[in-house]
Amino acid sequence: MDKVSTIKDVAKLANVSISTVSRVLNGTTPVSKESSDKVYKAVEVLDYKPNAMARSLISKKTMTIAVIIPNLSNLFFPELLRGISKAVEKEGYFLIICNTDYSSEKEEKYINQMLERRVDGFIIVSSSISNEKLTQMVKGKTSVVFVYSYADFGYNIMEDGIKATYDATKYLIHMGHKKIACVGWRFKGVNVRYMGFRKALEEFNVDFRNEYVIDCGYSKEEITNNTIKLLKMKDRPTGIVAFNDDTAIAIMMAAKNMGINIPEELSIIGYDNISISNILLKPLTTISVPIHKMGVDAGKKIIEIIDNGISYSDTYREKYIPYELIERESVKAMDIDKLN
Amino acid sequence: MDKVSTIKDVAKLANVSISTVSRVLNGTTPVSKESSDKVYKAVEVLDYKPNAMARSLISKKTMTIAVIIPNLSNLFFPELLRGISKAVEKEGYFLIICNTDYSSEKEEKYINQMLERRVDGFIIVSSSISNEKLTQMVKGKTSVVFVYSYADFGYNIMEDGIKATYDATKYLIHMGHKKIACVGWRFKGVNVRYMGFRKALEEFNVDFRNEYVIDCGYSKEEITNNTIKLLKMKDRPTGIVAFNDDTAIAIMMAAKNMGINIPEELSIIGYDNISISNILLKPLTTISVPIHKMGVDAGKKIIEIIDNGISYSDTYREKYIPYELIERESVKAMDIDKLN
DNA sequence: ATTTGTGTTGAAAACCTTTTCATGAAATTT
DNA sequence: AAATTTCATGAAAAGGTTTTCAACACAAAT
Repeated sequence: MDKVSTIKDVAKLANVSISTVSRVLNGTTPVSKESSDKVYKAVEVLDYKPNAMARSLISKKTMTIAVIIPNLSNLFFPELLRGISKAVEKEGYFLIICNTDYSSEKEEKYINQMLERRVDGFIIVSSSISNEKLTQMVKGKTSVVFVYSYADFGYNIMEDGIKATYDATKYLIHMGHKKIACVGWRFKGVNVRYMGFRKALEEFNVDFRNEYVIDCGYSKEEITNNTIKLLKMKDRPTGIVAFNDDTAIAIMMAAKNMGINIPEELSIIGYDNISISNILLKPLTTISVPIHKMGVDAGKKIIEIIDNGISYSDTYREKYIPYELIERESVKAMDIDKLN
Repeated sequence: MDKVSTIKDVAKLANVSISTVSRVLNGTTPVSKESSDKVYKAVEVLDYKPNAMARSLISKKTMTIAVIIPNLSNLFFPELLRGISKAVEKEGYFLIICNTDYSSEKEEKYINQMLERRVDGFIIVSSSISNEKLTQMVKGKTSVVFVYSYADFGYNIMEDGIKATYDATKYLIHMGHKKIACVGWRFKGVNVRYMGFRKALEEFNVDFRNEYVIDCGYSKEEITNNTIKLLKMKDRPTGIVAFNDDTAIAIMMAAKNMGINIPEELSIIGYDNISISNILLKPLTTISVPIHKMGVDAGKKIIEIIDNGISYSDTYREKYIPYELIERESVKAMDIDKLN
C-alpha cells in the first residue's frame, strides 16, 4: 500500500506550520488566503486524509455506536438495524456490529472490546447478561440504550411483552382453542412472553399442560425437531403461540412437511410482524411491533443521550411501545362441534 | 460518566513505570512477579481498559473492516452480512456498516470517511461508483474485496451473471413462454443480468419487446407501480425474469392484488434464492447463489489480503461462484394449445 | 578482582492530531 | 508618534499508548 500522508507532510509541502494546516482544514481560526490556498493545494496533491484516530484521541469522540445484537438470521434484527442505521447516519455516526450469537460470554467480551474502543454509546438488543454483571460493566461508564433487555438502569425500549403475549393467547382462546401450546426460549429466567401466556390461560380457565410448553432456544433445527415431537403427540394442540415470527415460520414449515394444514388443522399466532410475515405460504396472524420505528427511536435516543450527557441511573422508559394484533390467515376459529 | 483511567493511573497506583504496565499487559517483555502482581491489582481496582485508539495509532491496525452495502431491506444483504460477520469475528475483526442507499454520493462519502478511520480493509458490495473514481479513491491505498461490483482491480467475488440470467431466461423459454418481460434496475451502464436476458431471447429466437423491459430501481413502490402497469397491458407477458428475489416478491404481491394467479396466469423466476424464497405464498423458482458462503468467502479473503499485504492491481477472481437454478412453484409450463 | 552476561526497569521518542500560548507584524486608536 | 488592538502564525503541550534505548543490579564466568 502507498504510504499515507500526514499533516506533517502537508505542512512541509505547503511550507507552513502544522497548526496552520489544522486551522484551514477545521476552520477554527482565520487564516490568510495565501496560506489556505497553499494548504488546499498540498492536501490535493498528497491526497491527505486526516487520521480519525489521532483526532478522536484529542476530541474524545469516536462518532461510533456499538450495536450488540444476538443474531442476524432472525429478520427482526436486520429490520431493527435498518432503523438504527437510518437514525444515526444522518447525525454522522457509524455503527459497529457485534453479533453475540445469543452467548453471554461473547456479549461480555464484545462489550469490553467496545469499551476499549471508546465508542460513544451502546445499543444493546436482547441482552443475555445478568443485571448485576451489566451494571458492573457499563453503568456510569458509557451511554446505553437497551432494546428488549431488562436492565434496571439506562434507557429501555420495548413494548409490554406480558400484555402482548396475553393478548395473543387470549385471541386463540377466543377463537375457541382449548389446547394451546407455546414455543419459545429461555424459560428459566424472567420470560415476559411466557408470563403473558400463563396469565391468559389462567384467567380464561384453560388447562395448562407442561408438555405443551416447548423450549427450543433459537435454532431452526431445534424448533423443527421439537415441533415435530409436539405435533406427533396423540393429543396434540390445536393452537400454538410462537414467541416470535421466526419461530412461527419454522413451525409452519415443519407442519407443512408433516402434511398438517394451517390453519385448518393447526392455528399459529406469531410475534413481531417481521416484514415477510404477510407474504408467507399462509400469511401469519401475529403481534405487530413497530420494529423499524423502534430502531429509529433507539438511534435517536442514544445520540440524544450522548450529546446531552444524560445518565439514567434507574431504569427509564418513556412509555411502552404500542403494539397491535394483526389478523391474517394462520389462525382459524374452532368448529363449534369440535369444541371440547 | 466516570472518568476513565489511563495507563498512567495504573502506573502510579502500582508504583511502577508506564512501560512496565504496558509490558505486563501485553506480555512483550518479562517482568518480575512482584511488579506484575501490583499491576494486575491496580488494573482491577481502576477497571482499566486500554484505549484502543491510542494503541491503533502506533500499531497502525484498527481491527476494523468497513462494509459498504447499498441497503439492508433486501434480505440478500443481511444474509451476506451474516456470512461476512461470521468469518471476520473469529479473527478478532469488527465490522463497521455503511449503508449507501444505492447512492453513489453517499458511497463516496462513506468510503472517504472509512479511509480517514484507517480501517484495515473494505468489503464493497454492489458498488455504484464508476471504475475510474473507484480506482482513484481506493486503489493502492487499502485492501479491498469487491462483491458484485465491476472493478478492474482488487479481488472480485460473484457468479457469472450473464450466464445465470441467460439460464433463467432459457428456462422460461423452454417452459413454452414466448412473451417474456424482465424487471430490474440500472439499465444504462453495464448490466450483466440484462445482457444474459437479451442473449437468451436472441439465441432462441424469442421476440424482444422494449415495453417488456421494466426499469424500476430498487424501491418497492416503483416495482409495484410498474408491475401493475406491465400487467395491465392488453398484451401482457406470460413470464417475468426478475433480476432479484426481492423484486420477484414485490411482483408476486402486485399480481396477487390484481387477482392474477401465479403460476397459472403468470410465471416468475427470481434471482438470489434468499432464505425466504421457499416459504412464500408461492415458493419461488430462482437462481440460487450461495449468499452466506459468499459472505464467508469475502470475510476470509479480506483478512488474508490484510494479513499478507497482497495487492491486486488487476481484477482478480479465483473463479466464478457456482449457482444453480432451483425449480419451485412460481413457473408453469405453458399449455400446449396456448402456445403461439 | 575484573569482565561478561542476564534480567528488570524507567525515560523518552514516536504515532498524528488539536489547541493553548506566545510572538511579531500590521492596523487602528489616541 | 506612541500606544493599543487585531490578525496571522508557529512552537509546544496534550491525548494514551508502544517501543527503543540506556541504565542498573546482580550473577556468572574469566
